[in-house]
Amino acid sequence: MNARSKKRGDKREAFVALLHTAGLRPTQQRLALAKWLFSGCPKHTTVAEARAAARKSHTHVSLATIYNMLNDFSRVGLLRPIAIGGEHLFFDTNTDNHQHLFDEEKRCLTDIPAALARLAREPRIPAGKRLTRVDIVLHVGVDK
Amino acid sequence: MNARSKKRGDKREAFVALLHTAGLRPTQQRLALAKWLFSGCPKHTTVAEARAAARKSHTHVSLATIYNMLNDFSRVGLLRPIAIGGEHLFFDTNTDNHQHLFDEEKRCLTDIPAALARLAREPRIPAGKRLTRVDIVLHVGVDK
DNA sequence: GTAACTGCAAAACTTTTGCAACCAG
DNA sequence: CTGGTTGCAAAAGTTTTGCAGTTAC
Repeated sequence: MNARSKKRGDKREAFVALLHTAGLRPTQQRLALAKWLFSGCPKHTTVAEARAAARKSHTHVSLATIYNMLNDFSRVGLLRPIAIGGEHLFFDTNTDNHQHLFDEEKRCLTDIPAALARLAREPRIPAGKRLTRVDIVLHVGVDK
Repeated sequence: MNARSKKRGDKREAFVALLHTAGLRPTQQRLALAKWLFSGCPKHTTVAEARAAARKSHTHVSLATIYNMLNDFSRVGLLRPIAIGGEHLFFDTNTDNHQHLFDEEKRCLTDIPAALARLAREPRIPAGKRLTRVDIVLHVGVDK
């Protein structure tokens, strides 16, 4: 299991560090998921998609573990769960402050920088409460 | 269509008319649901809540019919489905343009008039698409 | 070693469907 | 009548759980 391959050793180390910092033990399955999630462009993934990705990789991952991992990653702040309409949950690899554009035709999400989708005014919050997040989703359909 | 002003039947007639206008046959179950949904203050309900309400009324309604009705009502525009985070679907009796405040502690929704939660600027939409809806959810938690 | 994690399958839920019986028009 | 609706139960789908075996440290 611990063949010291020099090829992608440093990259692997980065993911090990990422998981370690998040307080998650860097297991094979978690490493494979983290690698897929956090390499390349940011993703808005689903359970099904993560499972498909796991299958394409060599690492065997059971469905229960997909759920465990996505939930664990979300809990420690590596992912951000987003529900759109009645659709299933997406998991966003971008946990920064930003908003979303949802294409109703393709049923896919795109990021919108927070600066481009701001509220016109500071919202009034009930006494004893504090604003924990502002979720903005722009739904777009085919132009007719 | 023929909303006759009679003291008693007035209210029932209104719901019959409501359903009829929406293109839904005003059955007992649908009338009972419509009455509960659209009497009194606007609601953000769930399948479970609608079922509980049905049980408290005299009208027998099966679970499948709850689903059918909520989906049918949504399809014809009497309700508006809203998904918050990973939570289950809410059905909003207010289909006007407005936004929401979600209390993460009580897990309940409150309406925010559209005028009080507007975007600071007109969003840029990809070519060939048009903006179909803007969903804004302010999440609030306990102040600490 | 041992505590955390995974795989597997079963359980717990949620939502949809098929069809006989029912009811509004 | 007659076709849309409902109730029931079963199916389909999703997410969680329990536990033996495995793995990271």
